[in-house]
Amino acid sequence: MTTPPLTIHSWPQAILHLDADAFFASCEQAIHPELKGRPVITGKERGIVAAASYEAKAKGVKRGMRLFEVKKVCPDAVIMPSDYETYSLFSVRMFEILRRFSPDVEEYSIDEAFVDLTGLRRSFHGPYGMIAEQMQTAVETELGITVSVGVSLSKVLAKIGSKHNKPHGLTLIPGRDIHIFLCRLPVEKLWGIGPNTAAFLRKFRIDTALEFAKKDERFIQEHLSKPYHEIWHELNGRSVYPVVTEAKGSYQSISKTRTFTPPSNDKTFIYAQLARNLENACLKARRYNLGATRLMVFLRTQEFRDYGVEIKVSRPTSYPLDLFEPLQRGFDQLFDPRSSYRQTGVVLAGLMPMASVQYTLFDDSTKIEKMSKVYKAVDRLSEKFGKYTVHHAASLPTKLQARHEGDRGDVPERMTELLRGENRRQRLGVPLLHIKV
DNA sequence: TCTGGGGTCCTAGGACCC
DNA sequence: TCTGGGGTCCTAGGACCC
Repeated sequence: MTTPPLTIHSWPQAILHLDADAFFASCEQAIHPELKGRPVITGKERGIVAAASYEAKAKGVKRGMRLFEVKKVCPDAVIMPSDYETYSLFSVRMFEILRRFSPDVEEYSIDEAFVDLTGLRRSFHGPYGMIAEQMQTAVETELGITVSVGVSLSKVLAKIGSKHNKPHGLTLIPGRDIHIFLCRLPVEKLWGIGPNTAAFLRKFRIDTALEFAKKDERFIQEHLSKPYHEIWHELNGRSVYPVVTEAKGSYQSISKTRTFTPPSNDKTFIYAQLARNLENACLKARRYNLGATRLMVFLRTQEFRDYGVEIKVSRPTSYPLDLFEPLQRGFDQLFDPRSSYRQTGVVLAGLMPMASVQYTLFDDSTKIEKMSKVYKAVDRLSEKFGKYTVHHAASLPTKLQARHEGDRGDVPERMTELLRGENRRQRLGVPLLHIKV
C-alpha cells in the first residue's frame, strides 16, 4: 500500500485560531447587561448545561452537567434556553470582523475560526502578535464578548495556543518555543487525539504531546493512520492542514435524533418520534435542495445499545411521504417490544442536489409534482409560523405525549421575534394542521 | 462527565471487473 | 477449469470534533 504524499508548506505559516469564551453564555450577557458578572447557564430546554459563563464555571459548573446538579453547586445560576438563532447572528458578525483583517478565514464552528495571517505583517506594519491583538480587541469591543487567541505555525499548534490561556488570552507559539507548550500537555488533549488513540499511545510510553512529536516518522507510519501522521507534522511546526475559506455549502448527511425520558416501549409513540425525526431531517434537506438516496433508522435502548438499519431509496427524495414506507419497514425490523428505548434517530445519507435528479420511466411524475407542491406550501408555513407548525399525522403522538408531561414543546426563538417584530405561533394562535396522507 | 445533538473523515474488506 | 494480478466501487464501523 502506498501512502499518498502530504503537502507541506515550504514557507513557515502564521495561523491564528480564535475561540470565543463560553460563547452562548457570553452572548446572553452581551444582550442582557444586567447578567454580566453573574453565573449564566444555557441549555434549559434540554436539561443539561450547554454553556456556562466563567462565573458559573468558577463554582464548579461543567458542560454536560445536569441542571438539578447545577442548582446544588450554584443556586444563584441564571438558567436560560439556548437560542441558536441569536448566537448565529453573533457568529456571523464575528466572522465579518475577522475578514476585515484577512480574507482567509475559516468558519470552523459557530464560535471558532482559523485565520491565515501569513504575509500580513507588511501591510499591518507590525508583528503577528499585534495583528492578533487587534483582531481580539475588535471582536470584544464590537460584540461585547471575549475571545481567546493562539498564533503559531500550524492549526494544531494555534489551537493549543488559544486553549493555553482562557478566557481573554493571547498566546503566541513561535517555532523555538513549541517544546515548552508540548512537554506538559497530555496527548489526549491534542486536537484529533481521543481517548482511544491516547490509550494506544500510552502503551508505547507516549504520554505527552512532546513525546508524540519527538517520535520518528518511521514509528508514526508503522503504527498510526493518516490523521495522526498529519497531527505529528503539525506539532513539529509543519503546516499540513489548510485554512479552508469556502463557506460550507452542502452536507454529506443530515441527521435528527431525539432522546426522551423516561424510556418507553410504546410502539406508537416511538414510531411517532421517528416520523418526527424524519420530517425535520427532510425539512432541512429541502432547504438545501438535497435528496437522500439512503435512509438510516436507529433506536437506542435504555441500556445505551444502538440498533440500526440502512435502507436504499429508489429515487433521491426529501419528501417524508416517500420515506414513511421504508421508515416503517426499518422500524419493524428493529423494534422489540421487550426493550425500552430512550432515543430514536434518522439519518439522510447519500445526499445529492435535487436539481440533478432525473425521473425514470417508472416514476409517476404527476404524483411527484403534486407532492412537491404540497411540501412547498408546508415549507412556507414553517418559515412563517415556526418549525413543525404543519406535520404529518404519523408524528402526532409525540405532541400528545409532550402535553401529558407538561413539556413546553419547541422553544420559541426570542431574537427572531424581536427582529421581525412579531411573535410566532403562540400569539397568532395558529392551529395544528395535519396533512391527511 | 453514567451519557444531548449534529456532523466529518478514514480504513478495511467484500463485490465485481478485466 | 484453474490460476494470478490488479483496479474500482461500495459499505460498515471506528474515531473524533464542536
